[in-house]
Amino acid sequence: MSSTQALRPVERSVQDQLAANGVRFTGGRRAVLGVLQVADGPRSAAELQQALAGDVPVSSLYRTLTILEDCGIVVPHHGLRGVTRYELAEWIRGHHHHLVCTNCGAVDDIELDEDTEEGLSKLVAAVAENAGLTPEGHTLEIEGRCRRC
Amino acid sequence: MSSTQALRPVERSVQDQLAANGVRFTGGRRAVLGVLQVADGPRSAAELQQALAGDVPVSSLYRTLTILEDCGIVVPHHGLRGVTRYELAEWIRGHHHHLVCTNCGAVDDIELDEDTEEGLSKLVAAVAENAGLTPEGHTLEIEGRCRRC
DNA sequence: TTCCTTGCAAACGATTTGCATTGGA
DNA sequence: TCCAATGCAAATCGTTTGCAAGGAA
Repeated sequence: MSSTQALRPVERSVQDQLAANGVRFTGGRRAVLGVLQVADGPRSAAELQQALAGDVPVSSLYRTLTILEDCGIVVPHHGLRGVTRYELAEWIRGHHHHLVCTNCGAVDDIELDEDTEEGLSKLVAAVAENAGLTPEGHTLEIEGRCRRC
Repeated sequence: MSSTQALRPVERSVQDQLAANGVRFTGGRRAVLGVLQVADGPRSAAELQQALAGDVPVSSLYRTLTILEDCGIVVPHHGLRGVTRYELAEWIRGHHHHLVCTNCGAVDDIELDEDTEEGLSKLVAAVAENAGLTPEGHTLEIEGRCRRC
C-alpha cells in the first residue's frame, strides 16, 4: 500500500522536514513519532522502548531520537536524575509548559491561556533584552507533587 | 585558629543547617560552598573539581553535593546532556531564574524585578491550582545566544 | 573511643559508537 | 546498485557505592 496516501497532515510535514535533510521516514521513526504524538508529556528512550513493545534495540532508539532532534522534529528535555526525555517540537505540538513532580519526576504538559502566555512572553522579551540577549524561546516549569505522589 | 570566629553570616547559617542534620562543616564542604558562592551560575561536579585545583576525587565531590542537597544548602539543576549542575539554595542565593545559551549550554543567573516576579508567582499559583497540584517552586528559563556565541 | 568523612576502585545506568548486515529507492 | 538504516556488542561518560583508612569530638 502507498503509505504516502494515508499520511495525516503532521506526518506529511514531518516527512517533508526529514526529506529536506536527506533522511527517510522509516517504520522505526514513524513508530517513535506515533508514541510521542499520543503522549501527554516528554518520554525517555526507556519509556519509548516499553511503549513500542520492547523489541526495539536502545541503540536504534537513541539514533532515531538524535536524527529527529537534528531535523527539528523533537526536542530534548532534561529532567530528574540525568534522564533525557523527548517531545515533539513546538511547531508540531504547540507551545506549552511543564508540571514536574518533585517526587517521581513525571512531567506533564500544560498550556497557559492566551493572556497569560502573552504576559509571559512580554516578560521574557523584557528580561532578555535587559540581559543583552536575543530570546529564542522560554520554558516555565512548575514543581510540585503530582496527584499520585 | 578558631574558624567559627571568622565565619561570614552565610557560612554561619550553613553550619547551623548542617549541624541540625548531624553533619560537620568540613574543609571539603567549605571549599565547594566557596566556589558556589562566587559562581555566576550552577556548576557541575566536573566544573567544581576544576575550580578546586583538581586534587579532589569525584566521589568526594558527589558525596559532598549529595549531603549539601539533603541539608537544603544546594539545589540541582539538570541541563544539557544530562549533566547535573548545583547552585546555592534560594534561601541563600535568593530566588532567580536562568538564561540558557542554546549554543554552548552556559547558564547565567538572572533576577526579575519585584513586580515581575510577583506576577509570575501568581501565574504559577493559578496554573498549579488549575492542575490540581500544590506548587513547591517554579523555574523560568530564557533561551538564546549568549554574548560569546 | 566512636562516628563521621574521605579516598580509591569497582560498579552502575544512561547514552554513544564501530562494524557488519539489511532494506528501500 | 548504492547509501541510509538497523542490530548487536563493546565502549564511554556521568554518577554511585563498598570498603578500609583518616580525623574530629
